[in-house]
Amino acid sequence: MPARNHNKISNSTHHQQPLADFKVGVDNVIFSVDTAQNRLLVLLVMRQQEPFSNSWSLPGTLVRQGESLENAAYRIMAEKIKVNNLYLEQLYTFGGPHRDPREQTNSYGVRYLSVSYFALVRFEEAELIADKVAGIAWYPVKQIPQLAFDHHEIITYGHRRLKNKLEYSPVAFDVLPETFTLNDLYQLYTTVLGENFSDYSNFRARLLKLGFLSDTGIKVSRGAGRPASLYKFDEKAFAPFKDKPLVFI
Amino acid sequence: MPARNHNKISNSTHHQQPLADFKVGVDNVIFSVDTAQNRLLVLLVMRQQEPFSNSWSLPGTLVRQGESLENAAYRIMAEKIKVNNLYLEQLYTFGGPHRDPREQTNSYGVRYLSVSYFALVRFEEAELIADKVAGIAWYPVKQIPQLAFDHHEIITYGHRRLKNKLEYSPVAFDVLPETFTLNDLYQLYTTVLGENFSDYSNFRARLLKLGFLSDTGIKVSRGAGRPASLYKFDEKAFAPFKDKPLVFI
DNA sequence: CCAAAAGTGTTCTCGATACACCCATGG
DNA sequence: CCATGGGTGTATCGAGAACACTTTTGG
Repeated sequence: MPARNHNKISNSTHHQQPLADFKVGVDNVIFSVDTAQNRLLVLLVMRQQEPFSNSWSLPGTLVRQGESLENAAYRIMAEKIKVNNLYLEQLYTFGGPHRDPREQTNSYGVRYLSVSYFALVRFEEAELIADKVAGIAWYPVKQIPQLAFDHHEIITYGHRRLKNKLEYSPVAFDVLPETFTLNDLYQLYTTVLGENFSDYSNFRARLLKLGFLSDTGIKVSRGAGRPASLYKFDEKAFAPFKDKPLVFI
Repeated sequence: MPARNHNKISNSTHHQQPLADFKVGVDNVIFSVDTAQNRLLVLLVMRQQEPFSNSWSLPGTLVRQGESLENAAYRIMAEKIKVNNLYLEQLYTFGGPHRDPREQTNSYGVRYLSVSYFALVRFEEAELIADKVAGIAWYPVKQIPQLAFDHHEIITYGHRRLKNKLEYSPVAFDVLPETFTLNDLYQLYTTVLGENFSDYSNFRARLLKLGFLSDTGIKVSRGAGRPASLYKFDEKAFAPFKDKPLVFI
């Protein structure tokens, strides 16, 4: 979406075109990680209305009077899913004309603009809210079906952002249980970033050296093998790293 | 285009608030670097209308019928400034209710939302378009006056983005002359990132090793001292670095 | 000749990578 | 006792920081 070297900018000092009227939609790219199956998932809903009725799409809504963009994004979450922890941030705004088929029917009418948000939730605790008619499901990012509008593009954009966030900020801890093993953390990273982002023992060493993971001393056994220590994310110890780039990976 | 898919499950349960109607504004944070004086500059314009008449503000406009967000951003550029090269990308969308005083006068009326764009232009070639009444000027980022709306916040956000862009991508070359000395490049970096981001000789060594700067062989003298080589940015040689993070700094 | 700017080289440290190896548990 | 997963240690390589040094110009 960046534009490089646009050499010609057409000057338009001619008389004023009328302003466009907008409805503003918010669409959420909601990710979760199924660590058991090592899959990165996106939440999709089945549209019940035109346009694109019976297509899968991102959960979205139109912004209401008195409602902020962010609140609209939270409202979507609340309507689709029950979670205790989540990470949410704005992604990008898509707003060219004629991207919504509804605009063509009444060509001088209202425009539709979409502000997309990106969210990360904990898969194990996320409870989908299925009403009687509407379909709602987690889809592996590798197997996204045809989507309404340009939602595929939005997911691609969101996925890129998720990878960056994971590498540069401690979002992972917003989405892990209070205590977790280093392997849980490692699985999360490999699932999102791909198999070959780092060796486990190096990952482990790097993170422990940083000093914001505290060992609770509690051990958990998962089948065979040596029991693993449960760790906690220590917010205070992390403080010095805030705003500093490149903490992870 | 995006989707206002309101799947309203909530339709039956909650009573539906009316949707908000929006005008959509685009505001540009336009940066340039005055290498002669080592200053990072932002373009500001004096507002001629209410609200915030006679306040400095970011150059902006309202989106017209049939116009894309990006085109609106380019139109602002064209109205305020003449340049041959620029870098432009979307920044963030600010859209809380009541961020624009116009909303309060007619409280159930239209909302104002701002999609901000971030631009970088070449200071030496940028020609400001001053119409008879409107004030327009470059301000050093260190000396921004009181601004209309939440424009100060937008600039802060844009400045952060600019720093990241410089570090991780070759925006600098969009804004340097076709050929430039390594010192020109270095000055640009120090001005934006701060004095202590790197030693000159290390900066130089790192960049040359990457191999996408080609020496034209031409030398330029600037007063006393050994003449400097003019370099070119070699787009083809840069290709392998595309999408790879962390190329610079 | 000398100051100033451009450009080169050297040393040191630290982090990333790739492993090999030890430890504790369940079956 | 051995397979399995958890955890520790070590050798190597290269990138980055600091800084001394050389080269080429103008005055």
